[in-house]
Amino acid sequence: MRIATWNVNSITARLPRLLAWLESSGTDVLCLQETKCTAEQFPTDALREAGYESAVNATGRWNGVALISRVGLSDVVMGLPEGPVYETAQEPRAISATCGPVRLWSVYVPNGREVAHEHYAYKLRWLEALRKAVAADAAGPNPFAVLGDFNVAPTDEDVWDPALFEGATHVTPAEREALAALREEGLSDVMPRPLKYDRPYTFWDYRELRFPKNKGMRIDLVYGNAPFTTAVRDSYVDREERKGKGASDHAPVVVDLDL
DNA sequence: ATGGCCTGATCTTCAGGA
Repeated sequence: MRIATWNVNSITARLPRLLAWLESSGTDVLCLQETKCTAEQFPTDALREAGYESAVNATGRWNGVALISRVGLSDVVMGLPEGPVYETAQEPRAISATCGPVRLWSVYVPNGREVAHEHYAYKLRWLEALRKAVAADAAGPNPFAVLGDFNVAPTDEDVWDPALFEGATHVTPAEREALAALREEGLSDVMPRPLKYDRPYTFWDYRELRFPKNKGMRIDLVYGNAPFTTAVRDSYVDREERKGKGASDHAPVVVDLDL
């Protein structure tokens, strides 16, 4: 089976490209982030016509995650259990479900904005809540993975110019330690192949010709447990989807599994 | 070829993205 994760930066704006990509890629299960819509606005009908069931956690213009599947979608859990509140509410940043043989989470980790910002402390609390929430499944006997926009570059190799990010979010030791804590629960970083150049970046800012210059970051990650990673046959970043008019600023990360 | 921000709402200006 083929699964993928993709921060679409508005599913409404991306719908034509999303439908075309689902068909051309033959993806069975897709984890979506930044849907930027209400649950009512989510294109459930268009996706059903394309053969996919949807599970959606979305509340409006910011954030929003979903799982869509054509191989089954059951036992949906909305949100992050014991997840921290930002300002007044739990934001829609997590959803999990069982899709055929695998249990999957789609997550959109808070950005953090700046290290001194309250959003950064919230980001670290959020990642700790994620660790606790996935620990049992991560150590369990069934294929399990957390996929999404983690908003953390795991190493300096995952940033085109680490010097430029000195003192910035996405690269701090505390954020990287939060990822390490996830791995210590039994999850591994499934490293995708780049389709061009030497690093498998997944995000390139819209500004300053970052994509043509390949000034990117690898922040969209697949963290799988051992039963999951042993089934991985291939993984790659579909940078073709970052090209042209109407692209998201993130490319899909695809994982092929012998499951 | 991959091209100089994009998105949705508070809507002609802004927050948020990272």
